[in-house]
Amino acid sequence: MQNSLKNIFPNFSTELISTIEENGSLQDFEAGTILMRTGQYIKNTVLITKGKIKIYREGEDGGEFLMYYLQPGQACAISMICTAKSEKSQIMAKVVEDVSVMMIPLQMMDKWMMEHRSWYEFVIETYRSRFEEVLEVVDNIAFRSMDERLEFYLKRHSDACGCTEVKLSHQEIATELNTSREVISRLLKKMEQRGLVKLNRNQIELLR
Amino acid sequence: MQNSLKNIFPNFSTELISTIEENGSLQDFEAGTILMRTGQYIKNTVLITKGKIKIYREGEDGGEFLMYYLQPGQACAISMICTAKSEKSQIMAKVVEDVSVMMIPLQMMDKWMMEHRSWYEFVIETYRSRFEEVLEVVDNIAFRSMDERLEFYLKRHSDACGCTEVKLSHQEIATELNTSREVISRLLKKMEQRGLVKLNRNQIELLR
DNA sequence: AATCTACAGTAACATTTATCACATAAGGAA
DNA sequence: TTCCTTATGTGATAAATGTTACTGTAGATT
Repeated sequence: MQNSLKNIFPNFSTELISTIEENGSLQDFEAGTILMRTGQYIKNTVLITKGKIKIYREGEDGGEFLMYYLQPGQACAISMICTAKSEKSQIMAKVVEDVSVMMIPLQMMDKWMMEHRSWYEFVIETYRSRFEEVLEVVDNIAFRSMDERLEFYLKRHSDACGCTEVKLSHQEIATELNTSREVISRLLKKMEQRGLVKLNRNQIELLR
Repeated sequence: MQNSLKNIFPNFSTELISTIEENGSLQDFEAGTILMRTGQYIKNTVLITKGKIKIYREGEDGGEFLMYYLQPGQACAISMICTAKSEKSQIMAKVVEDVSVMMIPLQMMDKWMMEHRSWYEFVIETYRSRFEEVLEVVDNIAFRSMDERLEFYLKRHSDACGCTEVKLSHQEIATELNTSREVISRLLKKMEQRGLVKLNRNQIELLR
């Protein structure tokens, strides 16, 4: 195939690519699918080859706090961390743009660490980058106020989708920041007055 | 030695223990020492054999937000994650109870992953448990209010020191929760009224 | 003892965020 | 069109947290 694993994971060795193709199973999921729920047992390591996934931390009261995005070429760190023990997932993963994912049985995860240097490096780098991302999340909620967090949220969304239009309702944004719709509406209005965004129904246009 | 590495890291193989003793250097640091600063380059993987360390995330304004404790038998995940690349530290580590740490050159980290199964498992388990701990931190600041966070803070402190007296000033607690001293004083007073603690100068006694 | 300093208590007020109530508007369905 | 549902705007108010200012007090220092 043209859009092959090798293009999406350029650092993987040729042998590793073959091994993945032999042992993994490529599956498609539509936007909206919950790929993994909090508390579920993890049976596969997940590599994203197409589309986008959002990773959430769920609160007891049903809150869905957005942690970060997963994109093609990346892997779910949680699904790697919960290795042989088949631990429970601490997070919820939702497809936000139709995805193709390579599902790799967990026992391969460990095996390949020893056999494929490029897999080892990928896993370590995945740990590192996800850990850093979570630390950035901590920064945001520990040190910043809601208006700054909202700006960060919008910027990240725009980076992820590669566009300047955010097609989300105020309610959806509020849920992902664990606040209320009114707060988001008001803060967005202030941002519009400052010339940072243009507000339309179900769409926020980023101006700078 | 009696209080040997083998006792502190019971899952390490005998060969691994010898290798660590050959390549690592055991160093002592007094309470109060900053073992690692945000932005510093990491040159060693750190194993704790005695004492206690607190890991903080630093804010731009000088805030010191407490993430978690490190205790004997544990390792600094950040110092493992920043492998060969010798990345900058994203955290600050402060000794809170005189420690002995085994400093292991970063290149060993990678090497041993291939050569020692018990090292590999220790590293993976370190990633997993630290990741989970950070996720719990996110929970706390994303979903809980300051009074609940304070109770959690006190409980964690008491777990870490194995005692029911918290010998910290209100100001120190406030700094680690990134709030102000007055807020902590108020909340502690309310907790005292609810019969949860007894307040003394420089000491908070946990009653339940 | 007199003084100093860090810590703690607390009132008053400001600010931020949450909640409630309701109005209006946009877009789809009938 | 008219009706209906969902999204948004906004005022009023409450609650939580942050800030300022001042008091008292315990313990150390002189």
